[in-house]
Amino acid sequence: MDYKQQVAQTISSVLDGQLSVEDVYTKIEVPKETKMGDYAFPAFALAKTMHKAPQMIAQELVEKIDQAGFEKVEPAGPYINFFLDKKVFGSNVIKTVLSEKEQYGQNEDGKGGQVPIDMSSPNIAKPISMGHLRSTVIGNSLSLIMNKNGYKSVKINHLGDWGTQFGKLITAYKLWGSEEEVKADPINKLLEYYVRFHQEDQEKPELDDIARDWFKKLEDGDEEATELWKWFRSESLKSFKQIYDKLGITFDSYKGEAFYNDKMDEVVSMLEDRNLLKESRGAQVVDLEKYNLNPALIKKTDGATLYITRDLAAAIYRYRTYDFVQSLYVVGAEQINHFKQLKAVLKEMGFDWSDDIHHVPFGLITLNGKKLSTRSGRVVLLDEVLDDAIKLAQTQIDEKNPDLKNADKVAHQVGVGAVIFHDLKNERTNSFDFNLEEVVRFEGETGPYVQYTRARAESILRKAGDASINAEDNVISDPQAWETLKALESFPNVVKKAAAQYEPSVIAKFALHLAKSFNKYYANSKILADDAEKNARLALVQSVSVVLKEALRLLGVEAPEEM
RNA sequence: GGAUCAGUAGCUCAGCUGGAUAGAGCAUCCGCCUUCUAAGCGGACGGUCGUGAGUUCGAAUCUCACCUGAUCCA
Repeated sequence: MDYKQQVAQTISSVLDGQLSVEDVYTKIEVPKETKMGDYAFPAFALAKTMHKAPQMIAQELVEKIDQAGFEKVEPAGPYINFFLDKKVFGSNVIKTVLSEKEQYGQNEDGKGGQVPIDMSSPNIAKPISMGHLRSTVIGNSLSLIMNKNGYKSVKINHLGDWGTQFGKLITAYKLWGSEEEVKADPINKLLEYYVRFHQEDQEKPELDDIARDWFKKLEDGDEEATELWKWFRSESLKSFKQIYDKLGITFDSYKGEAFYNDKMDEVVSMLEDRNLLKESRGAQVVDLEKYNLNPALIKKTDGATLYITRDLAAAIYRYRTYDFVQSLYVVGAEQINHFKQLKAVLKEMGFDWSDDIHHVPFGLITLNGKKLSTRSGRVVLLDEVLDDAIKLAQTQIDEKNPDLKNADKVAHQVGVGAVIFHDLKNERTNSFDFNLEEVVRFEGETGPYVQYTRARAESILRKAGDASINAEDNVISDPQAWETLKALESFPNVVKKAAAQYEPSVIAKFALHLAKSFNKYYANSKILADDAEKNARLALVQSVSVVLKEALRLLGVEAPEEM
């Protein structure tokens, strides 16, 4: 039931056709305070055509309005405030939530269309830092949100598994490495070799020549080079997977950069066929002046292809493979230009589906205001942050709920939940300076706050025993419950908004709002009191629990039953 | 130099397509566990919404200029 629509119709019907229902609908707003009603129509818009003061218009319209179906409709200065019938509204929401359960909020807007999501994409032989967390966690949440909207997501981990650095890595490994070392601690050892290479090549530039040779061999399919490359890749992947397990995130594809090695020639010839390549300073470029962009560099002077060529191949491959309705790239905001170029080149190639490609940028994580960089030693390892958070959750449990069953599991859920939620609660494009204390905070607007709220709701339901809760005709007269009921009702729209904006934070904000309103209710009302409305209150508690759990799920955060 | 994004309370951020006295969390101070988990609830303190113009009945929100910061640019 769309209550806003009901309000719009009511107003429009007394306007003698001055504004259509749609026009009214767009003007209706939600007052800041509950006491000003649930919806409000500002009469300013009519002041000009009616040649009257908006206050008077509001007054007059209210007199004409049929108040049936509303608790009340009243003028307030230049506004007409609508108060919904709380009993009907509340009873409807609870009934809907309890009958649909975790399906509540599901819609079929996506009609089953496939949506590949390029996400996480760490570099082989390098540790996963906090920077990768963003892409991983935002991508994962978007995938869940898209599915909730009827799309079919495909999570693609576009690994950084190709490039000249592998020549260096092989060189370094052969000089200083050992199989045992790598097996024991793949990422750290491989990183160590790589760093050492860069230190030593300052003194011995001949190392660069060796590295170049090795990369050439790798490109030519040399057996030893290929074996080493495969091995580095699989060892790295193993340790990446440990982190993904911790986060509870899986992928549908691990096709990385290397996968497109044999698919770039086709791209170049497609560009040639369409006469898009131009010579510029010895390189082959696609001119993008009409898009107000710098030219896209396809081939360098030495014939080597570039990043964008590979991404073109990947975009085309994904279109052919998935016939996508949207193709998302969860990649940092610093690559905005790159993706503009990518889309523009595809457009020039005549692919109208380039409009369905969306770069979903996110802000930078900095450390003391500076960009993270492995070389300068400014790294924040994701694995360590997660472990710190889990440890802290453990001590909190020891302190606050020492008898808790499955304490280890809960500590994991809470710790990891805090880190994920922290990353998702603000608008994607905001940058933030890393601060461990803040990331693993459990009080205030945090993941654990939402989890705790739901755990308390579950606790009440347990205490209520197995008295089965009736989903029908639940009238709650307690005004304290109103905010919570309204929040529950808004969830389906929140799910749509999150998908339309590619914004997990919309869900996170909703979860906080629902939790906050419920905590207020919880603090002021005795839910288990034995009276006529007990079933209704329990039904509300159960609805809150269902929706909070579902909201957390959409963020990729687990919801412990107890904590 | 060009492009993009950002500038709201001490700190971190909300503020929907412009609308009713600018909202949260953290921090600080003060209350509330013989009622269902105090990881909670309530209260106090705290802001010339970067600056200056413009559009409008009405601007934190839209336009322009400037200042500051970040990022990108064979």
